[in-house]
Amino acid sequence: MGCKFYTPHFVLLVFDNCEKNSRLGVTVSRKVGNAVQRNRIKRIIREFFRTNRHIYPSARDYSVIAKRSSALLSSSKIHFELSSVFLKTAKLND
RNA sequence: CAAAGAAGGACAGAUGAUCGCCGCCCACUGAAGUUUUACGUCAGUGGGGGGAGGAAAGUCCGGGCUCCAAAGAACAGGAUGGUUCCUAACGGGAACCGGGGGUAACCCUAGGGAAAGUGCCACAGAGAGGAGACCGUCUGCCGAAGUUUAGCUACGGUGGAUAAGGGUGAAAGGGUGAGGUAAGAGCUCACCAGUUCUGGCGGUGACGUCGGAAGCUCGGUAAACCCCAUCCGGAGCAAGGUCGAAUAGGGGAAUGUUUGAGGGCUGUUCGCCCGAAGUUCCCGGGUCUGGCUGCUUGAGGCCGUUGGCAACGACGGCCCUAGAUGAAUGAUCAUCGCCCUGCUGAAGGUAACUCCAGCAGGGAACAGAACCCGGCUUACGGACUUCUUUGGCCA
RNA sequence: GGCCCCGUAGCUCAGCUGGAUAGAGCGGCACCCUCCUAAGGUGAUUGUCGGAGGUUCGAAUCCUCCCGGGGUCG
Repeated sequence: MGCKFYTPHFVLLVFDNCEKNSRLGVTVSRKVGNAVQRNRIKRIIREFFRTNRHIYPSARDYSVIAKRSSALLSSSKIHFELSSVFLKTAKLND
């Protein structure tokens, strides 16, 4: 079963899967903001997932849910928050 | 110089580096397939080229396109509402007319009919629609007082006349003046406003203007019902077409076989069409929110000439400019550019002030195509050009 | 993407069509009752009627445009 991790602006769900690679799911609901803000957050999360493959274990499914307050964050803050929580998942599963 | 008004077009930072996203085209490699020197499909690598907006938004209107039969009629329902024009069409736009606002430039205007009919006009007020006598004004009679005597003045009661004045109200049934009267009144007259009918002139027209006659005056509300004129068939790309995959031939109900069940997705009716034996509905089960297509060349854009006051049209040339679908344009850094504020320096001017250079700090919005167009509305950044009005200062 | 619906007191709703007092229940407040609480009784309070503009003498109500929330589709 999956584990749940919380940060001030995001929720991360982690599951094991039977694929070779990790997969990412992103949920940004309409409460977060308008379409421009939602697309921006999704792009930044995808870029973090792509550029930081070395810090988290593979063969898992990750699902990131953005909370309502995340629309005002800068991209560096999103990277900082996500890297801290992804490193936590790696430690926990070791 | 300040404040303000109008119109207009263009923009929505640029370049480079690194890492990335989505289609298209070309080349190479590999895989499986077939009717095997070939074809397309899939995967990978490399290269080339393209990749959101003025509002893409709200979904408020109008169209194209698709299906409903080939889209027909009547009623219902809905929308619009000065005139002429523009347009594929519009509830959009342009010009003009009438009304209202502003010192002005200019702005606003759902602006047909209240004399076809019905309804409503709370509270207040006497009376809210062919009305009305509360106070008041005038007057007849009775009572009784004063002065003085057939009279006059004031008071009370009762009956009548009266829409001048007060008062109520958003609104009280034309306004001003004169005559008239017991007091008054369109009762009469003059002027003004308005109504109905009508004539001349100007305008395509809304209407304007100059007259005549009648009758004395007719309230408001139609974004109340309604009447009149014009327009509207319904649904929407989750339309529609096509290729599969999967599941099942299940249970229940209704109705019917030529005098025809049922269907053709709008509210009703008519009409029309399909339909020669099964059809329809409900329950249950299953499967991919399946692939392809529709899907981007269109009432397209730019430039020039030309008609028109303008909206817009005509002609000629050039160009092809996103097609995603759990939904593509991003992140970081550097440099330059733009705007604002402050300081310093220089120039011009009598002055208010303008302009240039440098430094520091800050700012750069609203917002993401989803079949495609034309509008409207809303959100929003700072610039630019032209014209105009008012006020101040200097000469 | 298309099509619909709803915003009224702290909460749930009526009033809107047909215009002139903004109301009902629950809640909260004060008082009474009780030794105290609950229950019960009495009283007062609570509203930019989602926002703006318009029509009208007058708008929660009629018209237009926005804002917010919700539903539905093969």
